[in-house]
Amino acid sequence: MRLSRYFLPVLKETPADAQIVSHRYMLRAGMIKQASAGIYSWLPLGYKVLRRIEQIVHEEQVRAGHIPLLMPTVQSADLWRESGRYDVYGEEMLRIRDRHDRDMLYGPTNEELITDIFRSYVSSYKDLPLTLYHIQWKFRDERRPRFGVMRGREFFMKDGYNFDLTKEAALHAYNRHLVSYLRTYERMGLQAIPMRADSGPIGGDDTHEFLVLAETGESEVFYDSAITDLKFGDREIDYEDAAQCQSILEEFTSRYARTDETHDPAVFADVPSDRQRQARGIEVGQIFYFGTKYSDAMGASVQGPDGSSVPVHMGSHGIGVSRLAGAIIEASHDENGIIWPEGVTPFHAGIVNLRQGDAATDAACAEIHAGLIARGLEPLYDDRDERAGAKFATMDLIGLPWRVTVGPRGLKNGVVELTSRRTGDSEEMSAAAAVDRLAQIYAAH
RNA sequence: CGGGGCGUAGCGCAGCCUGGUAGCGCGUCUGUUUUGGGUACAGAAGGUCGUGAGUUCGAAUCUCGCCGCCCCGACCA
Repeated sequence: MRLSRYFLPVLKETPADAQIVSHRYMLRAGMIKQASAGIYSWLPLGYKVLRRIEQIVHEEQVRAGHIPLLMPTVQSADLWRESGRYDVYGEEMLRIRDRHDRDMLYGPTNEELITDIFRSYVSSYKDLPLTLYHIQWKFRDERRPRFGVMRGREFFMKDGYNFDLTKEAALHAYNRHLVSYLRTYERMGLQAIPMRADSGPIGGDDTHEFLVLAETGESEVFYDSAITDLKFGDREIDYEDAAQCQSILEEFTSRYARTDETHDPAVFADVPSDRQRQARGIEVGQIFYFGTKYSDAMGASVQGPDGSSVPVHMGSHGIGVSRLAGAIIEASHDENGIIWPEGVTPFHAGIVNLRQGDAATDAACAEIHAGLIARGLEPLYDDRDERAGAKFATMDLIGLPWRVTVGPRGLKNGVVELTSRRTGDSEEMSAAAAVDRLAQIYAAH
């Protein structure tokens, strides 16, 4: 993509309404525009990031054997009356009336719809286990939206629901989700720590929240620093293997890690004092096992092998996709702008032409641009007639992890510069070598 | 929902107290400048001062209503 043909409305000055760094950078980098309180348009750059995050979530869910579908944003109130939540949910639910005076709502969550789908079509234990999920916009009419996309009213979220015959099978689904989430966050360059959480109104004993450590996080967290040494890495997982999933859960949850809701100072005191950490975190996901709580209430049951009707064991599992865009920035930025992890970067590399209009640099940039595209990468070529400083500043702000700098001085020696946004380290090499190097780097992601 | 604050050019702001029909910086546009980390000079465009009513000879400025937005708190992916 040539920057001169792209739509990238970067701002030089910081909008006054933005308080936290991710919000400021998302606005300044032209990723989002606020439409109204807690509701945002995703401009081209932000939309690309959102799609990359969504794609990683999809890939890891499918890898874990979970099945995608798509439920609507606007739902009929009838199902919610059946579950009893229409009256209970309160003002956070956006209620709408259609032209026929039917009560509708913009879904804040999808238990009712998914349960209706399940009970309509599934009646045999032979159809279990089943985990269905979707990634869809939700609306919760927050009293006070803030922090940009981190606490919007409209937000994009993956929510999944497992249906199992037994508690053991449902706990395997729980573990499977935990493992898949660990993989998901790592691919986005994040360390998200599973922490024992409060189940709140959903109920059930088993629930973990995944928190990304960040100074601006809304939750206070307490943990054993040893947990931050754990890496999921590229280990092979058989998601059907209950014992393997269980052992990974134990590996990642045996150290002390809790939010202020479940923090127990007495237990925390057993952590060696030099490893006790108190920090802040951003919640980017949560998994629940809640047994037959909802299946009992909503009549979601199957026939077991002996012909009897058995309520299914369920759990629900969420990842805040739009929130992650902000959380990643909170966890990865510097004073000049965003630093995208390779896994979610909107463009794989920036190409900076230091002398637009110079035949040699124009040709070299075009060669690198075409070379990267041929390798399946998406470069952003800054071909504007601008000063070098302005080009570098834009690249730093939008945070592409790699930059190829092309200028007549380097070209005299046959080299361009490949620079890491994260470290600032530059290396001189031929244009062809830069293309090869970038292809290698991204082959690993 | 309780408390506080704001709304003036695309963005950031001044002007309001002490009414006299708008100004600064950045950005944008046109030239010149050919530039290795936000260059310089010259010129230009761009505003029903959130909105409605009231007071007044006259309202961005004073009064009231409404709308919108932000911050702190309590609640949530």
